[in-house]
Amino acid sequence: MSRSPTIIDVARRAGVSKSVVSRVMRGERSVSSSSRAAVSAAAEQLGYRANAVARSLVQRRTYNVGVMVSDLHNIFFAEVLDGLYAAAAARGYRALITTGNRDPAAERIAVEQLLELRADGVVLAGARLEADVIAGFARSVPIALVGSDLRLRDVDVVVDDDSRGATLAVEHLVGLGHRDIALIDGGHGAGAAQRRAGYESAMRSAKLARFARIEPGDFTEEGGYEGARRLLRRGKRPTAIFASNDQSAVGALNAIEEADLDVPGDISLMGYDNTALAALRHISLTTVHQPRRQIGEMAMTAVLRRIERPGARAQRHVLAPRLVLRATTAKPSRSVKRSR
Amino acid sequence: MSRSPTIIDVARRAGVSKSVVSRVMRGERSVSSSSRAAVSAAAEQLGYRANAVARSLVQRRTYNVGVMVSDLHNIFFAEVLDGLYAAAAARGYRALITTGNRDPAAERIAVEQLLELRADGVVLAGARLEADVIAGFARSVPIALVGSDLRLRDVDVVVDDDSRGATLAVEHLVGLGHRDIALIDGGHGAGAAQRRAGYESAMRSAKLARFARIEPGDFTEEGGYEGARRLLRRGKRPTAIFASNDQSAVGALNAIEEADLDVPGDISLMGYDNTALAALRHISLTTVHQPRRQIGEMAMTAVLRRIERPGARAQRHVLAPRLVLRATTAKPSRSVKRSR
DNA sequence: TATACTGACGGGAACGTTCCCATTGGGAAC
DNA sequence: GTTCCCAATGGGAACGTTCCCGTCAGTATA
Repeated sequence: MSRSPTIIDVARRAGVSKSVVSRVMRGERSVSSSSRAAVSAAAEQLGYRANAVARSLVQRRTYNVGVMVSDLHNIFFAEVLDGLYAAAAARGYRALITTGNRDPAAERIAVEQLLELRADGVVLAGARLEADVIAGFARSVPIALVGSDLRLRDVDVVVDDDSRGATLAVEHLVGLGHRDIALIDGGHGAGAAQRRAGYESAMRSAKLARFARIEPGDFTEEGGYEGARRLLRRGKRPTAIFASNDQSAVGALNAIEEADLDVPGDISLMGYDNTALAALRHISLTTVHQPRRQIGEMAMTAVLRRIERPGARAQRHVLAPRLVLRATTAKPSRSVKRSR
Repeated sequence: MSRSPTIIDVARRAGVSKSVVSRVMRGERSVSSSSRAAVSAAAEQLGYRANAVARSLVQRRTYNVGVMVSDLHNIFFAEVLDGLYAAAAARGYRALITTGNRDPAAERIAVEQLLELRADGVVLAGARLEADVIAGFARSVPIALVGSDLRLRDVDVVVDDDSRGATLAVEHLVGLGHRDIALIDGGHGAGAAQRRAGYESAMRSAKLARFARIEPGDFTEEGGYEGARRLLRRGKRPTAIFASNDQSAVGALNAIEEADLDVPGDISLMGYDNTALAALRHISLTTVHQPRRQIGEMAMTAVLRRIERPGARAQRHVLAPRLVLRATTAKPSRSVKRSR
């Protein structure tokens, strides 16, 4: 654990100048093969490891891209991260992950730290940050947003068409014969507003505006559970619940089952995201798919593009969501129909 | 996006020397209040942000702790990360997360990069790295292991007593009357070997060694699914399956249900970790709890301790696991008993 | 033979901080 | 009034690289 060896130590040992060592380390040619061999041997013996801090200082770039994930408990982001990682590695960058635990203040600090570390770019995945805070960050570094469809100058955005996805969900339920369809909302979560808007407009289009009910939620299991409990307790029970994401749908499932009701017999239930959770046979949740890995890849690609072409304009990528039919939706039961 | 302001720009604007600016930024007293005000104002106006790269270079430390997580898809680690984060933040360090996607080669590269970034310490969560590779890393930086119980000089270890946990699981099943208890293994996963050993010795203690069956797995859902399918297809069907972690237990659940068998009616099923997955009412998996958050806190504390007291000896912390009874275990059914 | 070019190499400046040391001025103590 | 001390400040060195430029020997070209 003594002072770690520097390029100078290696140079001394190899009997060359620090310049030659630097060249060898960076894989430059225009180094004689004998020098190259001597340097490699010396580096190996000393256990030399390049100092990225010093390199970053002089190059004025780090080849790091910061990734702030709002919630590591939501497996939705795991696959987004896969995509982010893969795209970064393919272009010679590293992705460094931090999180703010769904707390805007903590998220802000996390991003601030990434900027102090001089990340060359930043991806915000599911950020709950205010638009002007993000705009502020965007003035010092290329930023890409995943999931939050904010229209900001100089900020790349990669989203699925959340409004369209919500419409698909409502249309599916309406097609089955449901009319009393409640939404468990996503609050300030990324994309929640769009999903809410899609739900509302789809309900209107189906002439079901008077049935529309929006129950507060926050994209967590706990939020879904509480939301569903309120829906079941209060007034006429809906025949279908559309939860703003899979995480909260699973919470709702818990509440429904706790109330001794059957899904989809008594209530149909839908989620959003098509996470691994939804695919579990035991849950088998009807949901809306978004291409998570691809979203991650596109976001990283967008940031890298603007890192390497500083003038380039930010872009907005909107991906098409897709309905995934599973076992939690069915025609409304007769008994409930009759009760109207 | 022009060159970001430095301490010198701020100094010039505030009409003081760079030393004073540095002092203000680091919150040193022994700066007159007028200078302090001038510097703060200038920094604010210029949008100055401290350059952690330059600071790290001169201080020869980064206040970064690298965290390499083997699998971000396994929510087990999400709560470990909560603990790691909290403990780091409380002591003025940042945690930077990377992953190797359960691939030893990728994990190695990920850690190597953390060392190039000159992380002051590294936490390996669920690492699948070879012991000598880890030992090599430990020669340049304090390392703590989460989940992998490797006895290495100068490496902190935080684990639950996996062998004991597995024993608890087997004893529970035996207590219910099971004898034909199969294990779905965790392969090279962290803690898998200990859980396997606990299973084997508990089976022996219960005089059930001849029933012991170890089916390969890898801590993933897919692995659990495949393992259970093989168990159900081949020979006498076990009356209980103990999966090495919740993730694979859920996969096994899928396979069992696909085979039109009832849990726990036809087969009892246990997991390990007590993740949020297991707690889902719809799954309600009997499992073994480990205090994830606390594990994360302890691991971070251990690394920080050795960062700040370079000579200190590494420690090994073993936490007690605890049985969590839920709905997937019951007495073996009569029909199966009779078939013996 | 003189000139130009090329490959290999070395040395110094720069990156943006922190840290150490020297300097200054004013007030307290005598 | 002198001495001493301390708070406040400034300047330079250092951290470990990369990058640029200059040098030098050897070879090709005229």
